[in-house]
Amino acid sequence: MTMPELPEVEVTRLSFADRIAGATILSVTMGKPLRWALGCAPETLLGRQVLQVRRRGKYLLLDLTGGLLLVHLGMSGSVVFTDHLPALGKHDHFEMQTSLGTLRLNDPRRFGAVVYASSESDPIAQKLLGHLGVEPLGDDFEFTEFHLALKARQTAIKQVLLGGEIVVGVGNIYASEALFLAGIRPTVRASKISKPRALQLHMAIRQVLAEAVAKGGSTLRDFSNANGEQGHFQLEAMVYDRAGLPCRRCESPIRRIVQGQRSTFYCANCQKP
DNA sequence: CACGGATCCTGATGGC
DNA sequence: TGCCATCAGGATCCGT
Repeated sequence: MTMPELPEVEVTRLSFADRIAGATILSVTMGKPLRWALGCAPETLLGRQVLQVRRRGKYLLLDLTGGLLLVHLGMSGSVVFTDHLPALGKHDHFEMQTSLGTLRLNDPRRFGAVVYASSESDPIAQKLLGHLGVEPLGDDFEFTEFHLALKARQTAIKQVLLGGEIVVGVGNIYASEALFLAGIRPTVRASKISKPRALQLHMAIRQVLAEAVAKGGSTLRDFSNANGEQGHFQLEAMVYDRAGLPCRRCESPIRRIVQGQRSTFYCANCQKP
């Protein structure tokens, strides 16, 4: 299964944004219900143009004439945009034929969603996007502000990163990876992190995400972009999914713990409490 | 009100 | 075509 985090979503966006820009929507087909309803009659979309594709956190935003589509890949979703597609499969739950190709969302677990909003100020868009933290790869991700925000949180730093209210896009894989790079134990209370260590973390988050984007996204098993090309971050994970294996830096066994019902991986020697 | 837990879904995996 | 329990997880919702 794929676990799309920010890099996977960005890689997906880059793989079709230029090709779909300017396309006119010709038909819309829905499969089984996704996490949220589309929020409009499919016919509402016909005849509209796809102006551009942006990304906010883990959402793809397809700007249309007179509205936008928010596309989320959940944890098992993938998007393809191409001319020649086989008949709809059992896990294809959204398809949009356009004048420039067909966009299709395949999502076995249906945690993903395609939601229509009339604008970004539309209540549904506000509900999904309004609370999101800053973009980690943008200029808004400033260290001073980051450190200040950490100071206010009493939860374990891993949980705070996953929460997405301070900085978006850091999911379960990259949270473990970034904390390893920063040498910080995932269980440390965010408020207890010193300024120098917060700076390490700030840099680590940017580094690990930028590197994953550059390399085409991570692949646990089957992530591929909208052209069907696979990523290869998995070959380079320092701690994620390496429980019991020797740390790549010091050879101590990597530990696995559960935080918020999710696996966390860390090196007890390299990452200090 | 900040925090922690439950919840949605289905395929892969492993034990027997 | 063996069966069954467990696990994976993004993000919202809800209870404390």
